[in-house]
Amino acid sequence: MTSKLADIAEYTGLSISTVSRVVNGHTRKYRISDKTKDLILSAANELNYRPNALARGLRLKKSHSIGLVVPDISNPFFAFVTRIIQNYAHSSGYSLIVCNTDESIDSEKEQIELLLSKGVDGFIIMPVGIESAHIEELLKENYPMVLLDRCFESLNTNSVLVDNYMGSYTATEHLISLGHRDIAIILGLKNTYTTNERLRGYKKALEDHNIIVNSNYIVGKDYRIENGYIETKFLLNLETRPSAIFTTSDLITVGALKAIYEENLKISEDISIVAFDDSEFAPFLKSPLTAIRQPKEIMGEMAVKLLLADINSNKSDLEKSKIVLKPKLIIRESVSDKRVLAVI
Amino acid sequence: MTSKLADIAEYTGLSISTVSRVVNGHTRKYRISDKTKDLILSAANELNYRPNALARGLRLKKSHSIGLVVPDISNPFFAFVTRIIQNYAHSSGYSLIVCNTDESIDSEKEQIELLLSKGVDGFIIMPVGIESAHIEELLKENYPMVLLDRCFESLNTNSVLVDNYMGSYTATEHLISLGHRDIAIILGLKNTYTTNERLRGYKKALEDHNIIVNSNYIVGKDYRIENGYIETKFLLNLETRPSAIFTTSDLITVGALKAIYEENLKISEDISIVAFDDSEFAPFLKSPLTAIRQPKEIMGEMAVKLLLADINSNKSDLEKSKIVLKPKLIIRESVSDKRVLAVI
DNA sequence: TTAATTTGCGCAAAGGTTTGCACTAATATA
DNA sequence: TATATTAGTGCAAACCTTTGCGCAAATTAA
Repeated sequence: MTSKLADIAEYTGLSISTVSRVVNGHTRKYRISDKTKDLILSAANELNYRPNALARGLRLKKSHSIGLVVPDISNPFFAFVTRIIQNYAHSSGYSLIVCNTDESIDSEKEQIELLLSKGVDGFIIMPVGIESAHIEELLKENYPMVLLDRCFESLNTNSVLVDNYMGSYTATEHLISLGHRDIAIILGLKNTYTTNERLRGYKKALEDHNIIVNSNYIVGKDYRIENGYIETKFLLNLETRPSAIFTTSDLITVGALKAIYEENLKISEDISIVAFDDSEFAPFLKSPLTAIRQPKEIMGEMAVKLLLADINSNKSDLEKSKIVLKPKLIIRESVSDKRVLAVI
Repeated sequence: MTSKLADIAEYTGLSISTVSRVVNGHTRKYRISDKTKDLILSAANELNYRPNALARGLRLKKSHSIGLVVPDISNPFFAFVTRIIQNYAHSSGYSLIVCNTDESIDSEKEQIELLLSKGVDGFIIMPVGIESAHIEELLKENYPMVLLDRCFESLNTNSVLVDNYMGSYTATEHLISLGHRDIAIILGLKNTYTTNERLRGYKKALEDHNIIVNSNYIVGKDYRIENGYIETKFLLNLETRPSAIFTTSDLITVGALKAIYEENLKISEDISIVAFDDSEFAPFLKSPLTAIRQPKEIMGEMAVKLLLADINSNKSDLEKSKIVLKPKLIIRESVSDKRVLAVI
């Protein structure tokens, strides 16, 4: 059976105050004698004392837990980042309350409200992104928070991001450099910062190489496998089929692969692919995937580091950090070199 | 700014008790007049009232959160199950505190202790499995709990499992049926229920077909990619190389693939593979993977359902449910048919 | 020996909720 | 008219901690 401070106090004949101070290691500050300290400590051990975090949190207005809100924890990218965050948070003395929004803005609002109720000391949010009022609220109340992977242009928040524009530009330019001109992009959730940036990079790369952007080639509306599948089907059945597709997430890629093989096409030979997000499986696919790799470890660690700094700062200093990480193009074999054909 | 019951009481001129009863919907039971109710509700709205879950939890001895302890949340299998659990728990009014143990038994003990401190109403644990005393403790104290994916033979707990023995037997027999006789297995964490069961299924299948088990072919010690890589390297360099490898987890499989391609071998042609755990990417691999698929959705949902039942039961009834789900063999192309060669 | 200081610890309030019990005013019953 | 019910609220304790302040005993200084 677990006991409380009062039990130890009774057992040792000392007061609750003294017991509290000892179990919290404040013996120096309050000048508790070594004798008393040892007595209490062994009693605590004997009686199997376990602090009640609820009571402590109530009194201290500090719960030592942080709220993580993530769009889809089964997405490999988010799953990995979550693990990093959990590890790092734990080793800093914080627990993680994990909330999955399934990319629903209503769910996001509700979950944040819930986390607020639970008295989390701060938030790491990978927002859905189509609405920001509730986030702004948090900001106004000075809740420690960092936005991860996605942010809002209009909001001055702590955030750690990947340079989506550059990643997208690089991927697109890679295709162009290999002779592709009919390049499609399958986007994730509409009207979000991330999607906008990725689209911007794609368009800019095309423009910089004097390729006219074809609006038929810009498709997609969310990050699920189905979206990748449907849009790829659509693209493959266009009268002028693109020679390359840029899939902007892990799961979209899976859907695209499914559609491509269903149509009995060969990757690279018949259709080229570049993916945003590099999977563990990418090197071993039928056609090893050329992909944009995001620095996941760093993203997770950085987010926690920033959040802890925010939690431990006094609220008055308004310095927010916006950290932008560089993604990296990993070249494998899913893109054909069309220049060769031209030359020969 | 968020307010508390006392603020609403002051604002409306009513007592804290009444406010509490109204915001909790106990107006019938306590016969609060509609007038009072409306007054309080609109005041609550106006003052932006948010219940303090810490205080409530303290008073009620109920936190409406459940502790999830998982070995590695970045493993696709666990990530997926976690998502299901989170969704289902949330829709039942519970939050999830997620703890990652990285397969460390010490971490597991520590995290459980932490969750106990936080006053979780119950546990869903995917235990490391090499030690059970701390779990037994929980059981003795009648904490609501369900073990997921892995259990202990010696402990009578709620648990939802996959029939590892059968999955393993099926996989092995599939290989045998296609003419393989030199079959290796790469196991996960040693001395755990899951590993023991998988090994047992493997051995039994061999024995049932009069194939002598070769201890050189039984390798592996944990679930990481590195383990898969190292052990596969080892197997491939044996003087009598196995013709097939049974990899017992997603991540082990990734490691195995890496090793195989590094040795410039072709899957199926040079070496066959069957995997435990079916990945989204499995169909699109260079050699589409024949795999044992676990019913992940059901596992997650069932675990929550069992836990909630346990939480809501009175502690005296000791009925524990042990639910064993059947895995399924998904045949693709990573196994060669050696019978054909023999016949021709 | 007396006064001043230090040592070692306890009192009690505070943090926000919930709920059994009691209390007042209004209404119904006799 | 006097009494019993009922409707509608409030009091205060309890959940478990933490911590500013204060107090007695022990020690030191004068």
